[in-house]
Amino acid sequence: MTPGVLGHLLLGLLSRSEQTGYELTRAFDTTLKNVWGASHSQIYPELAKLEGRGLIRKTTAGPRGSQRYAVTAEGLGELERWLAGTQPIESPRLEWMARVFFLGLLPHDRALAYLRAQGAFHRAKLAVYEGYAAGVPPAGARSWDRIALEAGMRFERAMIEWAAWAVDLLGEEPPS
Amino acid sequence: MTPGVLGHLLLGLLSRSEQTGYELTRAFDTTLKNVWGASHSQIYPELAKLEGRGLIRKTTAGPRGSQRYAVTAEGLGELERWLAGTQPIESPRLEWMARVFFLGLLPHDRALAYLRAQGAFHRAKLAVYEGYAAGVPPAGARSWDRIALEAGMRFERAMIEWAAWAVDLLGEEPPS
DNA sequence: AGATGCATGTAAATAGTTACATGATTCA
DNA sequence: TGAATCATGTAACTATTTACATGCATCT
Repeated sequence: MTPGVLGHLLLGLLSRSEQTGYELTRAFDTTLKNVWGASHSQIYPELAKLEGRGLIRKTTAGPRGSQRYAVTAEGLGELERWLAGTQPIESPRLEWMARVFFLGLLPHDRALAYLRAQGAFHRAKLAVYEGYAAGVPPAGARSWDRIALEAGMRFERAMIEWAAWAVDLLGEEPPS
Repeated sequence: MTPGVLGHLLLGLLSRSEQTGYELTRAFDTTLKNVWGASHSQIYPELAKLEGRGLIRKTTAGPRGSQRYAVTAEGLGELERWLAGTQPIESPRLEWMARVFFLGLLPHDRALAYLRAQGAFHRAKLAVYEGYAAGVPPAGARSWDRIALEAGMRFERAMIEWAAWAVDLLGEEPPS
C-alpha cells in the first residue's frame, strides 16, 4: 500500500534534509501543525513503515540513540507522484466552525463570547505567522514556505474580519 | 465517556428537528461536509451509542424500516455544554495546503498548474456558497447558518485571492 | 543531584474510511 | 421490470490520540 498523507509529508520534510524522528516530530508540532498535526507516537511507526518500503533509509546514528533518516530515490518518486495530484481533496475538520451552526442554542451573550474568543484566537495566530514572515527570506519568489505562510495569513485575516462582522451583526440586536 | 465531535453535531442537527439516520447522513454529505464530513457507516453506530447513553431517543418508525430520532433533555444539556466551551481547539487536515510546502520539488509549470487548480476549486466552492446564500433568509441577524456560511465565503475568497497572488508571483519569474 | 530537553518506543482506545451486504419503495 | 433512491447495517482496515515507559545528555 502507498503511504498516506503523513507518510508523504515525512518524505517531503526529509527531501529537504536528513532528520531524526525527534526533529520531524517538532516540525509537526510547530510549522506543519497548522495544516496537519501529528505526534511522535504516530511518526516513529510511520518512519519504520517507510523504511520497510524502501522510501527512506537510515543514515548516521547520533548521540542519544538518535537515528537520522534520508529519503531514497524511490521515496522521492513517490513524493513527486503525490504532489502532482492536482485533484483538490478536502475533508477539513473545523470543529470551531461546525459549532457555529448551533450557537443559536446558547444565550445571546455566550454566543457573542464564543465569537469574540474566535477572533482573539485568530489574531494570536496571525501574530505568530507575521513573526515567521519577518524571519523568512523576504517574499523572494520560489519560496514555497513563504507562499504557504501567505495562505495562512490570509486565512487568519479573513477569519478575524468574519468574527468582527458577526459580533457587529449580533451586537446590534437587543439580547433575547 | 462523553461523545466526540460527530456525536455532538448529531445532537445539534437533531435539536432542530427529528431526523432519520439517512437524513443526517445527507447533512454530513452536503452542508456540514465543508467543516466536518462523515459517512453513514460512522453515523449509524454513533446514533446507537447516543441512544444507549440516553442522549437521543427513537420516535416514529417510517416507511422502509426508517427510524426517526429526537434529542432528549440530557442530550440537549450535553450539547450546550459542548457549545459553551470557548477554547478554540483546532487540528485541521488541510492536505492541499500541506502540499504547498513541497511544491518546489515539481517543475515550475506543474507547480503553477497546482495553484491554478486550487484557485478553480475555491472559485467553484464560492459559487456554491453564494447559491446557498441567495436561498437563505437575507442576512437577518441571529441566523447562525448564515453566519457560518459567511465564514465559508470569506474563506473561499481569501484562498482565491491567495492562489491568484501566488500564480502572479511565480508567473513573473522565468521558468527554471 | 535534579531539572530540562533530547530521543525513541509500545499499548490501548477511539475515530474514520472503504468495502461488503441487504432490502424496500418509487418512478419511468 | 429495471433503475434510482431510500434506508440501514456490519466488517476490515487505517489513522489518530492518549497514556505508559524508558534512558541519555546537558546545564545549573
